[in-house]
Amino acid sequence: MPTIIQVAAMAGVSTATVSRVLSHPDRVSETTRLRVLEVVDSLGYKPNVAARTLRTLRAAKILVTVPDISNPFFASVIRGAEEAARDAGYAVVVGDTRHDPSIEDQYADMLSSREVDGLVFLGHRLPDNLRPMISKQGARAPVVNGCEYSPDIGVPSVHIDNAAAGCDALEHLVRLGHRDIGVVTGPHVSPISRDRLAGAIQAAERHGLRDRLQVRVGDYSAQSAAGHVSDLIAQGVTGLFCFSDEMAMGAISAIRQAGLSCPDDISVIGFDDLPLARFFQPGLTTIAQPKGRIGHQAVELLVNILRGGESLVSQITLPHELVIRSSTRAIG
Amino acid sequence: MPTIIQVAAMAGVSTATVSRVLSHPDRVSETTRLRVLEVVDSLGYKPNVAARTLRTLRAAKILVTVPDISNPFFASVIRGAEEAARDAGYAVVVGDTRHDPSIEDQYADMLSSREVDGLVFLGHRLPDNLRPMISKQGARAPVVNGCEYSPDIGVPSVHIDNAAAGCDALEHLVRLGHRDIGVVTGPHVSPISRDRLAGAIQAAERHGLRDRLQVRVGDYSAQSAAGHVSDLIAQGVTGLFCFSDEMAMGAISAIRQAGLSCPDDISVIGFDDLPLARFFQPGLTTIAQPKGRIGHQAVELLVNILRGGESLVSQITLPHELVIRSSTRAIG
DNA sequence: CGCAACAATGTAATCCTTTACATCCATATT
DNA sequence: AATATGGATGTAAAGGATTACATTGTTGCG
Repeated sequence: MPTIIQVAAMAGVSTATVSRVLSHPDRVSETTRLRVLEVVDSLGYKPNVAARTLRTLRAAKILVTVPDISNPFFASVIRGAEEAARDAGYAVVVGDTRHDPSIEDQYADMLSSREVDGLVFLGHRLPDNLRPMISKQGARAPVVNGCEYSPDIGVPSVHIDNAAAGCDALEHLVRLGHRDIGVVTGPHVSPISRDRLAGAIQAAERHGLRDRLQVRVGDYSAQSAAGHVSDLIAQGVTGLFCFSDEMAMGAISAIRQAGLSCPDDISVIGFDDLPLARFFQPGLTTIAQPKGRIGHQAVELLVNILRGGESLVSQITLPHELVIRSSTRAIG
Repeated sequence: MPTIIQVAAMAGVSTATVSRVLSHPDRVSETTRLRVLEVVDSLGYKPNVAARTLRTLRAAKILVTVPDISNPFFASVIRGAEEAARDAGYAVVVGDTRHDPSIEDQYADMLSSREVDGLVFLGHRLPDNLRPMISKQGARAPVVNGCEYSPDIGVPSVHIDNAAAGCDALEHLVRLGHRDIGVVTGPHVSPISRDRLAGAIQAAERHGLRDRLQVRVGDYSAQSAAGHVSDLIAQGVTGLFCFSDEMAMGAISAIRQAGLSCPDDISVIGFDDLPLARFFQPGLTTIAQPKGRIGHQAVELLVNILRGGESLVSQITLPHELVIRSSTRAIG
């Protein structure tokens, strides 16, 4: 592997000039620039990134951690993040934490060891070993939270208004005439799940349906929702609001297995608007999140911090949208 | 940020000793080890990875590129890769190339610049700028191909026997009595698509159905398959083999929109066995690929190369499996 | 014609860690 | 008691790029 020294020797210039040709072309005369570039090409020289990082204190890499990479929702967020990162000259390191705090910590260490310049974490838990950094550097710490958001951890974040979204979903079911409504939430530790539930409860109260609301706890997986279905059917539920499309699909599958039909017997509304939601049968009514934009903006926020930007915008709320397809229908 | 020098000074030892405490604890006396570790803790010292990489020529990072990260199939492969990487002491950098050769090249450069130690690429195209490296280093080049596989590019790879799988799928439809069978392939440039098609055609020939086989080209996306459905219906097809579950779902959705039913009128078989396949309605009959294992083994192969292992196993074929659910049915 | 100003390039320090080699000291061996 | 052995630690040289500062050479102006 050629080094800058060999390039310099072969081009008959100093290493400084070679470096300048590559990073500040305008500070070098055209003739030498061309000559150097020719040597660079012929040798196939590529600067050693470790050496550069060591010298410049910049790894040009951003870490994005997700609790579950096989969740299509996160895949879309990552894609947005990756795009924004590439535009800003950063590569993305993806960490799949599998909801495991020790793996989260492991990845967070990459920040402390300067393997990456910043972190976007898509989950609700701020890794413990980042606490000191956050409390020391405050909003200038290169850490951004995506999707979820916890006001208490003091980290900028990008998300939708989950309470409003929860409210919208429930309102939609009520508007269709449903009175006995079931809700399958995410885990209680998830702030966005709590927000959605709060929104849903508030809407239910507004219509005097608080007492008839059947709330069950899921974990965003299809299985977890399917498991609650027979119980909810027994309770006479006609409308069901699941906090993820996967759970909605699981629930619909279970409804069918119970010999009932969605939407004829039970209307189901999901959350996220996964790419497959429209191809599911029945087409899934759902709350669409701007997945790509969430990732995109989270990275932009982070890059801003890394550039020492003063912005200090700490919370970005993006719009959600109720997408009505055929898994919900007026009662009767 | 503390450096090793400060730790050394504060612990009253040389930097060499600190380094040894962290990387070769057994070569240091217990008393000094404890003393150093105490200082490391109190200062929150984390070795600078760039400096270490520069010195050791090891980035401890593996690059995995995918043509489309929002494809759940790849997400599962990545997860397997990530797991194997972490076990071997590597982090995974994920690159989403969006089928764009220039982005592929961009990521491949990370190998040349030693930002990463190795590359697993999940696609069929070997980035151009890797050619020289491959032809120079041959099988010792730290590059592995996952899922797809091109015998000509001379890179070790991990995949299933796609021809056999294509054959299995078609045999299944024939066994159910279907005679007019449609196939929606992937792009022609994709070797795995060609293999599956070859397998399917071979099976059709065996049953004297070659001429009745209706072949259409898709791009693995739901939309692309949906677009072919009305035409295939017009051709009187009763069985449809799609080269991805997403296409199968798109096709089923289109079949329904055309007023027909799957599986009553048309049986559909997919490929991949995505996590959602069993929750789809009807439950998707499909060829299951060992997604996680593919990623896992690809990384293991790569790590083996990185460790200078002599293995030189160049092609690993993993087993696939026909999973029968309810989207296929005997003709009737 | 002489000097200021500036453009182009070179010199060498620096980023932080790892590790080959040197040194020291204590224990074991004869 | 003298020496060999080996364990613990220190010294200092990489590793490859960037960049402040120094130097050289040109151009322009009075």
